[in-house]
Amino acid sequence: METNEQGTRGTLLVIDGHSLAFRAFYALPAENFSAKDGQATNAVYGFFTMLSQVIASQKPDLLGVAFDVKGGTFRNKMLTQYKGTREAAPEELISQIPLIQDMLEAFGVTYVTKQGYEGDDVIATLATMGEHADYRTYVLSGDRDAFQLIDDDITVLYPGYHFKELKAMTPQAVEDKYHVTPRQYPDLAALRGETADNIPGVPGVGDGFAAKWINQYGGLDGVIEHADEIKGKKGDALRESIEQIRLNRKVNALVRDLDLGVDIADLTFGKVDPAKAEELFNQLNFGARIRSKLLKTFNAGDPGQPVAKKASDAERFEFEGEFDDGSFDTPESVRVQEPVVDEIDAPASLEAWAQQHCPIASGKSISSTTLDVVGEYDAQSQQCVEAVEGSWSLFASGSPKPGRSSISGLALMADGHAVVVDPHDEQYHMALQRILDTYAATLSVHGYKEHLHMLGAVNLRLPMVLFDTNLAGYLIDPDFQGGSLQDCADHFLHRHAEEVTETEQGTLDIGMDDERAERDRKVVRNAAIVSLLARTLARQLEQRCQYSLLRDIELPTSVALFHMEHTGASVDRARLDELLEMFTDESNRMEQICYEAAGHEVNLQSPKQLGVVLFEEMGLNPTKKTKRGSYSTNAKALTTLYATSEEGSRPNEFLGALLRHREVNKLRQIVQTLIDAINPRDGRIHTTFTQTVAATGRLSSVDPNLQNIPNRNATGRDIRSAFVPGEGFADLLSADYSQVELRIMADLSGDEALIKAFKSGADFHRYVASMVYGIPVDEVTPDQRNHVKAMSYGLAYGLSTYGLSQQLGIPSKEAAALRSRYFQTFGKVHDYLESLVSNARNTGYTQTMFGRRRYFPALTSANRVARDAAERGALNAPIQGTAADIMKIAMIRVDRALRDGNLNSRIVLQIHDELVVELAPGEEKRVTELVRDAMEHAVNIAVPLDVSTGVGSDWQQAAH
DNA sequence: GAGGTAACGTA
DNA sequence: CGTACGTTACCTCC
Repeated sequence: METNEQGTRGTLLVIDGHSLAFRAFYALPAENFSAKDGQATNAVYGFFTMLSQVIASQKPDLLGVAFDVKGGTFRNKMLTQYKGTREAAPEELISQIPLIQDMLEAFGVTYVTKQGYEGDDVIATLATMGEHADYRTYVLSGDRDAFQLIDDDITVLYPGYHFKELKAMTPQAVEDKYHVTPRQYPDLAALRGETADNIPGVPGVGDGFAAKWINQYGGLDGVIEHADEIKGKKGDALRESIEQIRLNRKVNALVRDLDLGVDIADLTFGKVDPAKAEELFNQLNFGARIRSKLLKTFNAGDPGQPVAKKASDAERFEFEGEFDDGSFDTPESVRVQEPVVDEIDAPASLEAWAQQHCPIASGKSISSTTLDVVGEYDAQSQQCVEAVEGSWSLFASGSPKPGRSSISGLALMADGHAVVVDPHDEQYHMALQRILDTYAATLSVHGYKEHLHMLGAVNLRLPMVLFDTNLAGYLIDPDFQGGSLQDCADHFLHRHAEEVTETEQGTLDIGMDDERAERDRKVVRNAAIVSLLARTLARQLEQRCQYSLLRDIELPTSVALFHMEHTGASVDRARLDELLEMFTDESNRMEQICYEAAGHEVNLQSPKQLGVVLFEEMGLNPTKKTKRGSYSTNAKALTTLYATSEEGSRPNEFLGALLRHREVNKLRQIVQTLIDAINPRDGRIHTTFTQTVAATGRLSSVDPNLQNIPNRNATGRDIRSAFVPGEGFADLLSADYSQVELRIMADLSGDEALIKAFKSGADFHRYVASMVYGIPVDEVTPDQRNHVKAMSYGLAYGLSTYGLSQQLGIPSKEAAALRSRYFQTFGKVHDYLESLVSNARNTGYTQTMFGRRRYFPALTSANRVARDAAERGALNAPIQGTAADIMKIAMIRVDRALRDGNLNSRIVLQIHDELVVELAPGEEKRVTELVRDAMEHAVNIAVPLDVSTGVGSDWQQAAH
């Protein structure tokens, strides 16, 4: 068997050259892509962008590209109208094919044609060659004729509406979609016909009937044989089409044994001819960006050419002394342990396997501790390396999307042994559940929350685990983006993991043993990688005394988030529809006013086109400078223009309507995404809270983002009225922290004046203003309160006096005076903020109250802009991060208290400092108190945490 | 088709 | 020349 250096089977990628070139040509406007001589280059450009992407993601060992060749094929002789309606490819495309082929040659990629045959036959032959040489073969083609090639070793990558979404067509995927085997697919195609190729099928017969007949009679021959038995119009039509069908079937059979004059060994690639590539790049007018992208991709295909270490990585190691840049050494020789894969043939043997291999938590287990009191960061409780060393791992593949999660594969690995369990085979569920209940406390996974969703799809519960490599990686380097196991293994182990290719998995088919074996091998391998990664990351966590962050904050937060995501937020569909109509109407009206004022139509959503109207046609003076070429047309710039334009003038009308259009169109868009996000199964919106994205420790919300629902002005706030309690629930409770970040600053700085301000119980900003200006509280003017409030909030962002003056519309001098007075009053706050930056400069990182770190290598950068930005980040991270830690603790407490108290109310949303709870009937009083208590006492600091709550029949009503 | 940018919503 | 996010729509690429 052919293997690569990782001990896995080699892969061959076969490309349908014409299909890719066609797609590229029609996707990209030809007028935007041309060489100096006028030669169109859009297809060349698109072809290589897409090919580059597929190579980067598939990482094939071998590559072959097939093309059609001029002149008829044997098919035309059989079927004269073959491809008759297909419009001849335009000259603009035809002329680019040789350029594509030249480029492939320059990149050292083999392309193949065969006179008298089609590209499809070449593809079929190449794929068959790959199969015989025992390569895992992928065929990239948008032509469904290729489906007949699919078997355990050959997969067709079929582009979807977006090219990027390649669907891996396996035997199972074909059966799920067409209800016939890949081998039978040409039979189905013959009956159905193929309009694109001008091949008529049986009139009135589509995929459904064709599949039904094929399954009934075993194949096309059987269908023809029993044609007399088929009743009705479709039977008549079938009988009349027999000759056509026979012909169709002959024509759509691909030739798999052509003599192509190439050997499998010729399909290696990656030896780029730099001179030839350079010449072609110049000829085609290709710019620097596409050049380097392509050179990188195609050079990477050469195993002899090591990928250069990134410059940024090199820079990170320049620092010396105490400065810790967050990087760490990993032995170059780390290897994934290849486990012994044990065969399981019954639930009892699965349980026996677990008893033999899975570790039982020791008496002094450090997992699943409850978080009763977290006030002090307990550096002593760090003992995770040993536990993780002895842990086992589990890896599930599937989709963790809340509300529509699924699971496709499952592997367990313990003690050097692995088993694969079909998660859809219900006879194993009881045994699996017992194993999870018994051994979760010693388990490592990658993505606990995601596993809760995937296992939950088949009603399996996963109790609190020992370790999560995704969360651990995030704690070690929160700036690292990329949550997949692959990314983490690359980043933390400097090696490549393997992903299980996602396909829509239905029930597993017996008789597809090899296909299943391939997928099984991947889940097993991933479980092994989790195991290795856990050991590496546990050492890092312990070194940094961060294990309690994982155990007491992040892992329990995952549980609370899982509950929230699973529950979803209930919305009033009718209300959303009503809002959508309102916003759409007004948006359209404003648009018309704009067109009239401008004298012509203009795309109001194009800053570029707006710039032309405003600054050229109307001759307005651009107020805001430009970042990159064009003049700014953002709301601030437009408002300034509006204010200075003559009332009633055309520009004035245009600007007024444009501003309103911006506002209302944005709201329309927000409402539309909410409507689109409603889950048809339960009518609720299930967001995903990402726990490992925000570098400060905050959560974020995606698909859709429910953390940016408008709240600042009345029009937008109305959208909140569409968030309502669901069926069987009475009201919504909203509970939010007041000025958490300032309170944290007061506590951490120990500033007596600020602490006193908070303890006073008076209007905080008014009180602070009175202290800053040295006047009685009741003499503070609204302006003074406002200025001081802006100053207070700006503190944690590293706001400059310039920024403050801009925000308040006051001279810089006044802003500077305010700042100086402020810091005179709250001297320790000033010192504290300074210390945050200087500590970070010394140690390389900042730390929250609970030990969450963030690294700032740019603090020592020679680039002033980068350095200043890092300083502001270092100022903000521990404050924003501590607030995030506190909210996480509060959420854990609320979620647990609700469950422990047998209450039906549940958290549905978190918006950084606010929780939204769906109140069950009769629970309002108890739950309000419970939530308030959990939030107020999440942590014990020198300043009381203040929580304000409100209850109402929708989110807007619950505001307080 | 893919990637970057401008704009704008939240805390 | 204020931190942290996510989404949409437009534009460029040659």
